Formats: sequence, C-alpha cells, structure tokens
Amino acid sequence: MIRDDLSAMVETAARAAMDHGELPRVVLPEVTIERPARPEHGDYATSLPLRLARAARADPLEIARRLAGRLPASGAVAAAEPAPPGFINFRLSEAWLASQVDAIMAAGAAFGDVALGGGRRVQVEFVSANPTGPLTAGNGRGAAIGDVLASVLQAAGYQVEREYLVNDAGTQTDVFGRTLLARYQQLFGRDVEIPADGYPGEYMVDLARRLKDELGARYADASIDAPPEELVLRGIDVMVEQIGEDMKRLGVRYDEWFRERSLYQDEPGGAGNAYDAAMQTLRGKGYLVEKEGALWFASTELGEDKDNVVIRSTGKPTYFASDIAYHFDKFARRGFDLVIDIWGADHQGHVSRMKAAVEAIGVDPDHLDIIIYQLVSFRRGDELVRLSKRAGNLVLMRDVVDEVGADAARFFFLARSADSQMEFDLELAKKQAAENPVYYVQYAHARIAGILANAAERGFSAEGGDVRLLAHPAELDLVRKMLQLPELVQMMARSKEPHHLPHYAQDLATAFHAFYTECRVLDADARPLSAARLKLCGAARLTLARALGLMGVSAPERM
RNA sequence: GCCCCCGUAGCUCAGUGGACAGAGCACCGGACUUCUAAUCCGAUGGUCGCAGGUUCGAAUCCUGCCGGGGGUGCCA
Repeated sequence: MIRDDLSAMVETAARAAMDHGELPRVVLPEVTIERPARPEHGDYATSLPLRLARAARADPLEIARRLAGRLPASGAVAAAEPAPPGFINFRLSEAWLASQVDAIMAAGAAFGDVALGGGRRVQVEFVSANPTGPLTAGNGRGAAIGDVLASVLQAAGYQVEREYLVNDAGTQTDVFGRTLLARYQQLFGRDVEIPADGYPGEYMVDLARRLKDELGARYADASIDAPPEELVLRGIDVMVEQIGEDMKRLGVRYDEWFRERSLYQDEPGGAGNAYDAAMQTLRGKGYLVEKEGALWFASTELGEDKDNVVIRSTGKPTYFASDIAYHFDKFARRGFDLVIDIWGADHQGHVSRMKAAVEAIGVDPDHLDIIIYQLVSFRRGDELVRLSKRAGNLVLMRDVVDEVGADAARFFFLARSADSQMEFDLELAKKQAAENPVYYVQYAHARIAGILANAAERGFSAEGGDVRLLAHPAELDLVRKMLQLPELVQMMARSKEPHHLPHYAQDLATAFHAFYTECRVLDADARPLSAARLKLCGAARLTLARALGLMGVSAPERM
C-alpha cells in the first residue's frame, strides 16, 4: 500500500537526517500519513516535522526541508514538498498512478485485501435476538453491521466466523413456553390465558397451530406451569428457522447457530459443561460471593460500580451467568483470538460488566470488542413510524426487506456510524431514483458493465492496452479513488467501523460518473486510448464490485 | 442521582489532533445528434449546542453546563 510505503520512506529520511546530524537524535513517533483536504496539498502529507519540532528544538519548516531532502527516491512520488508550518506534501506521479490500473487488474477479486489479521480467528456474534418472535426492523441494523464487519475482517486477513446465539434457555424461554402452551391449548377449546408477561403476537397463534398439526393433542392437558420440553424446543426450532429465513432475505448467512442450552450440557469426554467450568473458574479466583440469598459476581473488585447477580435466590442462573459461560466457551473452549459482539443500545449497561467477567475468567479484555449500535427510528417521508409491541404495529425486519429490498436495506442500515441514532426513511430507500444513493452506486457499476458489453460487441478490446495513455485528470482521479479501497479496509478492520463503506462506494461512483462524462471510452478513431480506458473501466468495475460485495449489496450488470 | 451514545448546512449525515469544515437530498441556474440523463457542471447554504482548558494546531482530547436518546443490582 502506497501509504505504508510513504510512511516507511519518511521514517528512513528521519533516521538518515539524524545520522547526518541534520536532526538531533530524538525518539520518533509513529509516522502518520494523512490525506490532505485540499488538492493543492497533494495526495498525501505528513505532519511529522510539526510533531518533532519541540523535541528537536528546531523550526518545523526547517525539519520538513531536511527530511524532504533525505527521502529515498521512489517512482511513485512525483514531488515531496515542504510546506508551512511544517508539513511534507506528497504528490503521486501520474505515470505511477496509471500503472496501478494494471496492478488492480492483476490483483483481481482480491484487490482491497490487506494483511492485517494474519489468519487470527475472530468471531463476530450479532443480532442474537430472543427466538421468541420474528426479528424486528431494528435488528436489521445489527445484522448489517455485524455481517459487513465480518466481511471486512475477512478482507483484512482474519479467519472469521459469524455466529448467532440462540437463547433457548432462561426466563424468556420459560415465558415463551408458557405462552405457546396456552395458545396451543386454546386450540383445543381450553379456557387458558397467556401469561401477563407473555408474547401477545398473532404469530404465537400460528405457531401453536403448526405444533398442533405436528404433535397432535398429546399436550392438551399439560399443566400450564410446566410447558413440555418437546413443545417448547420445537417452538423455538420453528422460530429459529424463521429468523434464518429473514436473515437469508437480507443476505446474511451464519456459520454457527449456537444454542444457549448447550452451555449446560456436558460435553462428551468428561469435559463437563461450559457453565460449570466458567463458574468454577470464577469461584476459584474468589469472584463469587453470596449475599441476600443469591450468588454475586464481585465485579467491584475489578473496578465496576456494583456487583451483579449470577445465580438468583431461586437457584436459577441469570442471563449474565449464561453470558459469562458463553464467553468462557468462546475463548477457553473454542479458542477464538478475538471476539466481537454487536449489541443494541439497550444492552449498553451490560458492556462493562461483561468485560470485567471476561477478565475474571482469565482473558485479556481487549480481546473482546463490544460494539453498541444506537437505536433506529423509521419514517416514511415526513411520517414517523412508531414501533410498539403493544400497539401491534411492530415493524418487522422482513417487512423492511420486502418493502425496500435487501440492497437498500443493507446500504441504509450501514451508512451511519453505530454511535449515532439513525433515521431510516423507508420511502427514500424504496425510491428507484437519483436521490437514492444505493441506485447511484449500482448505476455506476451497470454503466461500466454496459460499456464493457458494448466494447465486445463493437470489436474493442482492452488487450494490449497501454495504461500510460491514461493522463486525463478524471482518469487519474478515478485511479486515486480506487487505490483508497485497501486503506479503507485496513482502517475499518482496525476501528471496527464498517459505516465508511457506503460513503466510499458513493465517492467511487462519483469518480466514475465524472470520468464517464469527460472521457469517451469507445472511439474508433482512437483505438489505443480506447484499449487503455477499457482497462481502466475493468479496474473500476472490480473495485466497485468489491466495495459492493463487502457490503453484501448486489452489483447489477444493467439497470 | 449515576453510567453510555449523540448534538456539524433547511433535512439525513460523513469528517484517522493538522493547513481555508465535507457529501447526499432539498432549493436555484446550466448540460442529452455521442458508450444508459438512475448522469454531469455550477450557485446558495455553517457562532461544528454553550463556556472554559490542554496543544505549535481542537468539530476531534479534558472539565462543566444545556438539549435529545438509551441504561441503571436477582428481564434479556
């Protein structure tokens, strides 16, 4: 990556300057290479001289001059100019830029990959909504962020697994079971009510009907307080199936649907279960204390504000206990090097104690990354869509996907920083018009595909094209934009912020549309230039398809 | 009360401590005999919530305040 090359060059220059007595021997900070906001400041810049000025007790501009004078030669750099108050601005050589078209074509579908992960195993766990109902529209945000982050990490050289935790144990499962049993027995004419804290949705009636068909009347007289396991587990299986369908519609595929229940089941080979092992570890380290009839995780010892209950006075483990066992399983048993959890803002209070718990079971808490995304509100144009379980106008994820399409849904969910609350305009997302950024980007891809198809028809070929002919500003700007993809992948993998991708895709599309307007590709009177531009189009198509591919958005051939 | 996130153009939002703060949409004005006008070019639009502080340099870091959202010991 050119940016890394520049960084290395600057460091070399700084050491050379020190060796030649042009710069006092000081500790070099990491050499950062920035992208200047203004084009006249070149393609890249470093402010290292400004950072060195104090330690070196020298004028930063003078340092910049000396460093610039010591920079190793490079075919990629046309100019490295000191600029006040103490920058070095780099301008890339046009010939080098043009040559990158061949480099991108050679990289092919792997263009954009970076070697950052070194094959380390990372698990991305996302959505993991209770399988007690269909996914809501808000879950779509977690789905898009998690799925795309996983793709980005893959591109960055990690070995990635996508996981959904199926909560098929615990309080909510009990409530689900009792609701389901009530609905099921109602079908046999029994006068039973669903629990007050149960799930009132119509889907529970549908589910009960389906189970009645499958299981017959064998549980028609079961006690309402003790839902039969077969009924409950079958009910959860059906819900999980539907969740899987919803995910598929959004284009998300999981590697693993992990059952919470399995944490309590002994593994073959006498290893015991993850829950016992995790609790034993905590107990062994003195993190479990008993008070008020319950068992607590002494998180205050790890700097938390308060302790947290792991085993209720009823003897049942809390969700927190389950989650500790789950993370114990992820790290200690399955051996992930890095675990990323994607949670909605309503789980924010759970973050710091989870990190403390991970530390308590002997895992470096930095190996657990918890991404909290803020809540989503939906609207149609000016009209706010209220999400209310009670009012029954709950917006489902599948409704959103059906209404606006998977491509637009993913693009929109992704385009905002996880830290920001977002407004999702269903009307805009569905609009097949210029104001919809999804189509803008896809149209760029379709346009390129169109040119390439026309080229083949009219006997044009990129074969033997000489990229040195590419010198038009619009051509070079397009190349510059394409070269940003690997940098972006690296940055997103480090920051775990996939929301930059849609913005990049838009910029890339803009660069292509500008090129399209300014430069005619297929010109019978200029065959060599046409061949070179066809190469450029090929590279642009690769890059755009990769950006779309990382987002899980389709790259259409025609629109 | 305490904890977390946010506050940037009319709207929706970007903005790795750097040089004169950006995009899309909306609005206004232009550009189709040419590979898809779902496009392009231009104009308008800003006390970066407020006040301090750190720094050579702050939208970005720190503190306080104001406003919005979320959370807050045996729900998940």
